[in-house]
Amino acid sequence: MISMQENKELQEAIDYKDTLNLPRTDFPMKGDGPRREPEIQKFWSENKIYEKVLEDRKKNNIGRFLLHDGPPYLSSGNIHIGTALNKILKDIVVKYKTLQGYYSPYLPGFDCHGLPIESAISKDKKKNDSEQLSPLDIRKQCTEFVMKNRRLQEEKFKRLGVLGDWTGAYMTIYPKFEAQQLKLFGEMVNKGYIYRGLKPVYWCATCQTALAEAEVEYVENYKSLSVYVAFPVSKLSSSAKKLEKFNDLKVVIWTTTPWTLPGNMAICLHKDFTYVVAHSKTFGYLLVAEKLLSQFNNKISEECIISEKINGKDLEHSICLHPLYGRESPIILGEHVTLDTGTGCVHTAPGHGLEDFGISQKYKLKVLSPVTAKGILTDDAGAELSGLYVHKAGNQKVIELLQKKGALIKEEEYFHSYPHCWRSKTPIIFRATEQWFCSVEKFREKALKEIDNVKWIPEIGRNRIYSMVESRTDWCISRQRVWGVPIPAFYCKGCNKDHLNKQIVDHIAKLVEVSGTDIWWEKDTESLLPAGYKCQCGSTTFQKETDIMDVWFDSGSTHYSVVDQSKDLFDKNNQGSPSEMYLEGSDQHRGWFQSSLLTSVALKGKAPYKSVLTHGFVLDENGRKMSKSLGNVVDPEKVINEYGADILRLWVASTDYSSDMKIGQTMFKQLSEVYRNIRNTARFALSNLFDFDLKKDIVEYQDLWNIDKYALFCLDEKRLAVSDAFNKYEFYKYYQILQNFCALDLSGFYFDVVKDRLYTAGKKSKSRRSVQTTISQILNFLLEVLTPVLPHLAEDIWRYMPYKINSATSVLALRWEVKNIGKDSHLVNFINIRDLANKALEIARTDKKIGKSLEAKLHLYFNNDIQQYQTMKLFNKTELETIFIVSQIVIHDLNDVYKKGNYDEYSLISDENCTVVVTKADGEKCPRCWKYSIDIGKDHKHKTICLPCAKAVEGLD
RNA sequence: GGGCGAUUAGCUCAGUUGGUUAGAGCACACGCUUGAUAAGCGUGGGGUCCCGUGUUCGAGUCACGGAUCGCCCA
Repeated sequence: MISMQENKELQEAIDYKDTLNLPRTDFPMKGDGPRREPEIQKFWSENKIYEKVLEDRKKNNIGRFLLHDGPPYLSSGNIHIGTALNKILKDIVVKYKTLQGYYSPYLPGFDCHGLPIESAISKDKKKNDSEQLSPLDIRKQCTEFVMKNRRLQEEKFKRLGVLGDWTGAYMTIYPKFEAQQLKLFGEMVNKGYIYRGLKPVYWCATCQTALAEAEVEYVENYKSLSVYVAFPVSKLSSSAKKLEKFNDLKVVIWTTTPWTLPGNMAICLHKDFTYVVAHSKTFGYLLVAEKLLSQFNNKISEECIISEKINGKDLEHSICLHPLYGRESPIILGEHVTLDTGTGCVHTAPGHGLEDFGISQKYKLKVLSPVTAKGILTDDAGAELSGLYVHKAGNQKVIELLQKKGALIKEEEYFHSYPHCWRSKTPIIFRATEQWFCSVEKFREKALKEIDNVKWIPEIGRNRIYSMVESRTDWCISRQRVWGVPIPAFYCKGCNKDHLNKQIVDHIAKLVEVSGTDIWWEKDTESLLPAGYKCQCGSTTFQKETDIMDVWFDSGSTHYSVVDQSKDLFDKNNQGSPSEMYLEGSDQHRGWFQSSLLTSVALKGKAPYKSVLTHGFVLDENGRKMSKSLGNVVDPEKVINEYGADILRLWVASTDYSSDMKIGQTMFKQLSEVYRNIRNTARFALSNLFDFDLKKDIVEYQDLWNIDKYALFCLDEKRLAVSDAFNKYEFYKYYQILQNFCALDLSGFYFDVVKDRLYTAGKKSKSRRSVQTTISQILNFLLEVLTPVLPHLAEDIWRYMPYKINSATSVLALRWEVKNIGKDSHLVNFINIRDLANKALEIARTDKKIGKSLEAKLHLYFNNDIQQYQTMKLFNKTELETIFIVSQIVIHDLNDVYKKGNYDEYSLISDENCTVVVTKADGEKCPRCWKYSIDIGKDHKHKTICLPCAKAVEGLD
């Protein structure tokens, strides 16, 4: 039973609760991204927010910032987490630059040609029917495949919150694009950068076609015939003169493909290996690597005697003679020589192997490949070998001839894994064919110089691409495929001369611009040529090239075929490329960054980008590569369905992309917590501004409470730090700052301290408006910094704003403004005193002396830190009480020293500077503000509440 | 096999030119609050700074070697 009196008091407390200014908002605590984000995105697209903001920035900007989109590959309709990361990073940059006031359009693109797509189609076909598809059939199916994937990918990118000109997005199969690509190619032809040369490829003699790496299967335990062959030395280099004493010295090579010996052009040694001259009773003086000699002895069942040693590098430029033809075969040096098997002297046939080809370019060796498309040796291999199939009779005959010449040291069967054609299942051969190359040599120096004019983020990217460009050989742009842009060359049927020149290319480009590249396969050769075109030999009949361009040439041309052509969109000053930024994964140092650089330097003499930002790869939670077989693949779609796009975007911002990044459930749970804290911090701000009018209620800086000035001072620091992080693209720093700001500065301190003032002070009182003024600044800041990374959250907040900052319909139209908030630098950090006080209060709480800190009174003694004492003195008493959230506080004079027993203390704690004593708060608990006070009942009208509350209720404070 | 990079708390990150006892937030544990309430506050536990050797009075930091992971290449 409660008494009448108690009942009356209870009723009064309830009545007084109605006089409080408790927070009000409909802004939901939960983001519910999976459900609500699509709705926000619909709002953006229906109201053409991207277009409108861009239009505004076009008229009124602080400069252009063009982030040119590298086109993702359309081999699938799904997107990887890595692609999602890439798009989100781009979107963060574009949104940030736009907020700053840059004209920053984003035109997405899609990469459509290339082998993986063509393979996907052929594989699919292979299952259904075995009939050969015509090039046009394949191209038609590829087109459908690509268009479907584009639609799917586009939807997924949009769902990430990525805004841009999706309807205008470029595709590398658009006739307009292909035509421009061809024009760029034509310019390179015109400058003499494109030439025809030989290069070895995987070749299937059964299908009579070149194979890509992906079309090759390795068969284990394939039986080859391996041979040890002696090459007589005819001339020693000057550094190898000490070997002159050995008559009849021979270098011994080992190979598992005897049929490639007719193509031998050199013998490759390793510069760091030691070689020995070993004497064999049967074969005389032989040169082999020291570490392989015992193995070699076993093979020939003999103990050769070491007569001399020499370093590999000293043998460079010595000359051997080919045992079959007697032609010169020089000794060269290469890093690919190993000591696993053989002799450490590697038979080098540039026409029959990629490694051999690479090293032969360095030594400018001739490429010889005397093998037909059917795998038959030609006359160039000599009369005795001509007409033989390489894998069978060819091999046998070569061995037989070597035997005859006395060059065969040993022959044996050798089992190893050997590449086979995935379709015919027959062993492949390496065969050099005529292909088109871009001579990087001719503009390498310029390209290297340009690399140093680009800002690489992180800086290490510069070294990566520099060393690649520095050491790269000429760019083979031919592909023996049909899904791509044709190389528009012709061959005279009369004299077999090749025709590739600007006139032809420009002509084809015009045709392609109207009809697309299908026209190359649709029309007969003569109708593709300019009218009246003739060969010098007088012939007018030609054959058209069947090779297409390397797909890297497609995307590598976008600086010209997209950026330069879209002057209306990209640049009102007609400056076209270079773009301000390219942003891709670090694998693109070899890919897009390089192909773009090469074509741009070739065409324009300058890099296509001013800055290049690269990010690492996404790994699973344990730092492992994601793979289907490990079952550790993180699907961005699933993440979005479970957590929403903002969480994924927050992950992107939270992690340091300069190296590899980890992702997994632990992180998503953590990110959700951080998101929740940020969201609720914003919610607190919104809910306490429900009656705040930015125009009428704002309090001048000099009239703010000290603690509010302090909050603005912190805010200013955060603003600087966040800008710095964004400008350096260090988003993980932004994330740390944001998180600390929301959790520590706001939630943990300022909002906590300011709560009682907001709720209990008079509704229109200066003290409450002072907080609201400060919180509105904080909320504006949050809106600005949240927008690039968490646009859905920012838009959500924008909708629930109790006042309008401007008339914009979307938060995305905001501009970051340079704020001019006054600073009170004399407000030094007093947080450590508060920490000490909290510890003291916690002791009292653990001892069950207090619950709420308002039940306590604090006594502060300063021993020797005068500065802290003076800081405390800057605040008035009421303000100090709110800062420590206690009912009373006493700052003792500097010469006062606490003596135990001075009060009936609950707890006590000291550090070297300060002693905090906690005692029971004086007076009674005010039922309205819950603060303890000795002046309850002193107001004649409101007898049950404290004086400040009485004033507040009457609106007199 | 070669080139480049990464490695600090369960997770994400700080850690100045080498200089006290390596710091934050989140997570975790315990407590408080019930006027931010499917929220909020406080306190606390938690580290072989990947390993080893060296330089130095002193190393998370510098040098060398190695491990694991990743990217590119062969």
